[in-house]
Amino acid sequence: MRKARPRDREATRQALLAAGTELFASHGFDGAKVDAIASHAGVNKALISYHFGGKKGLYTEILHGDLGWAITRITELEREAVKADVKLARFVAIFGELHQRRPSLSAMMLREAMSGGRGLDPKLLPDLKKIFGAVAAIVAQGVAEGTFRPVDPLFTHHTVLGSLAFFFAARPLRDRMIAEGVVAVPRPDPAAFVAHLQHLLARGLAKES
Amino acid sequence: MRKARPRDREATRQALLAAGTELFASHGFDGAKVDAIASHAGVNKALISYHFGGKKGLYTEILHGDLGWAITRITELEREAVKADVKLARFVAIFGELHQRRPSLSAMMLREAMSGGRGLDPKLLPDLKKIFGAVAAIVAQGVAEGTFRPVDPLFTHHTVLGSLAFFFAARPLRDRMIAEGVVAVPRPDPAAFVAHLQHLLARGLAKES
DNA sequence: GTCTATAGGCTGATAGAC
DNA sequence: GTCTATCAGCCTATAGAC
Repeated sequence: MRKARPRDREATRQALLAAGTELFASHGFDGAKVDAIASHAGVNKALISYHFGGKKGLYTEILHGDLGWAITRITELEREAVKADVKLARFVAIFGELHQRRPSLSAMMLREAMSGGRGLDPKLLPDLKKIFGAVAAIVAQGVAEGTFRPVDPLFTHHTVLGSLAFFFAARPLRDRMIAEGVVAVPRPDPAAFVAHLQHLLARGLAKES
Repeated sequence: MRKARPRDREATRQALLAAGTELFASHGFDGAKVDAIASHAGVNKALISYHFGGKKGLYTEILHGDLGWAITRITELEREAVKADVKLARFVAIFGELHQRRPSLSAMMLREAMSGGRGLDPKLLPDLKKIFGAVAAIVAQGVAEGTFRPVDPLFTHHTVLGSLAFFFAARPLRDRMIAEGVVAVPRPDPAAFVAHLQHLLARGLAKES
């Protein structure tokens, strides 16, 4: 816990963003209490209002910031002139990387999906559309160039994002069940899962020969 | 809303279970308020304590009841003497059916997975183990009999359950985005998604020829 | 069995000192 | 910038009437 010296505006903000990300992911918006976020960040709870205008402001700022990185990478990917199967593998890798940088984002986004995006800043809807659009474009390209069989873009989107989000979001329960010996497997390597999904998609979507 | 006639213990319980299932799924445990659950069920909120011993009791009862059906079906499936690819397709179909009967169960289970199962009755952990064990057994059988290439059971479990849970749990946001014209696709058919996933897995896991 | 009324605890936000 | 002290509102649970 940081000491209460009156210094360093940015360090306080970052500590609150980090604590908020973790607690919103594991407890949900209502389940994460401001007292817990503040003490987890090692700062006073009044600073949440001071820096972010309240609990909801902190929540929105976290989501807003984290999605930007993914959108940028996906936009770059869309412009590259490579086959659809390569693009889809890269797409999977980007989300794997994203969750390595922001391990709790999957859970926060899943919670939003389940609640119909009730807590979502309206400005974030276009971002979600962009992510689906990217998958749809890759699928369309693959079908057109003969790389993929004619699969449904929405279903493919759900398969890809669902597998990734579930793998990363379910980590708390998975770790617990492994630690308690409920399932006898080693803790899985995220990079290996990304490779697994890439392989599965490459073979599963390939045009029938 | 039901009228307040002093009758029918079972109808009250069912109304509360249904309302609780829906609101816990969309708002989470902390986000679902007992006032909202009661008025959604058309009964007085005091009846939650009377019938289930409180909010948490209602929550546990819902999870406890809904998982039983799936476990029964999966146990039956495990005993059948069919090839692994057929078993896996049946497994996917069972969960598709489950979510048709209990559309909100995916979301509730996903929320539990994200929070490390903090709100889970300890008696439910063996049920989750059984679900993973079923996938692992099917994969092992497939690899042994040469139906599948040597894939990781845990990864396969995450791909299958993640895709299914995401498709069903993300319905609120998906429906909203479709209704608002953010994405221009028709509302997807659950049965078609199940078929999509079955096909993807059959091709994606098949032994290299 | 169900309702009304209320108690008691917790939560998020802020005024004001430093 | 940060902290302490405090408040008003909301939430769950329950006692007691019907």
